[in-house]
Amino acid sequence: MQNSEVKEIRLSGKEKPDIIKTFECGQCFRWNADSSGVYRGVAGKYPAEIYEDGDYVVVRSQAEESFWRDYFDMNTDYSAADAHFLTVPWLGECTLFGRGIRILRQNPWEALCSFIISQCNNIPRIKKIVECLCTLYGETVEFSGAKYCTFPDANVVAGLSAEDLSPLRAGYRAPYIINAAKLVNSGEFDLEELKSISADEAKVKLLQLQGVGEKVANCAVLFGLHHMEAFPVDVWIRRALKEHFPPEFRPDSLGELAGLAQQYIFYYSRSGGDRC
DNA sequence: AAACAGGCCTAAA
DNA sequence: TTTAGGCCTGTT
Repeated sequence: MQNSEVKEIRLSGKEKPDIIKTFECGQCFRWNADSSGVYRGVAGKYPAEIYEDGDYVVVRSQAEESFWRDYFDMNTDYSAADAHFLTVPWLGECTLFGRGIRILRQNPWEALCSFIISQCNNIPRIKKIVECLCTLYGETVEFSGAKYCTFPDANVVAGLSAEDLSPLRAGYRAPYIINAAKLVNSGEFDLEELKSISADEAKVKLLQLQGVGEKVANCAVLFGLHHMEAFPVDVWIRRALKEHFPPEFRPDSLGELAGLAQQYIFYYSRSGGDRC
């Protein structure tokens, strides 16, 4: 879309996103802040500049306000879940620390692919690989004087060979990515359809993919399909559960927004909050 | 230099 | 059903 005007929308109110927490909590890999705190990235097909301005979050892009309200999950009320989390020992601290995180409604394919890449990698390298994938095979879009690249669609990635992906340095994950892309592209694997079934059922389907185990599947379910009850368990969460929760604790006891609690725990743990 | 990073796969108990 | 090693690569 050339010649589209730049729209500037503002998000505010009780559920105003905390941009830093939301973008740095580990759920997404394509938003980066410059030295003045302006985040630049791409959501779906839309590049954007996002920053906090007093009581507002300002989003500059070519997309409508409804697009961003959806992306930031503004139509889901987190307050009741937060209130409950605050009553749970230790989780309360995580909640106070992480409050303001929004679970983004990311593109399902992008989320699946990104979390396949994430396995046994640190966040900087995940970001590097994802960015390389977008630079090489996404579409270049100009916005506000800068160039951005979209995340390549499954139908593009499906046509690539392992060799094509070698510049990513993704190692053994490359064939996983291509295999997933082929299945998604063929229609054999319908990610949109997985939104309409339960989190557990969606996870079972995702586990059929090569290179997708319990953890990656749960991440794809939570961050890509927005099944908020999904509760991915990685090394950080496992340690937190062991150290701060009774042995009989079951994450699903946290209710239909358990995934939000997971993200609070993850963000708090990674920030060193439980090492003091 | 060896171990580890937001796992997963396979083979073997 | 649980466990051990290997896997691409980059960093410490």
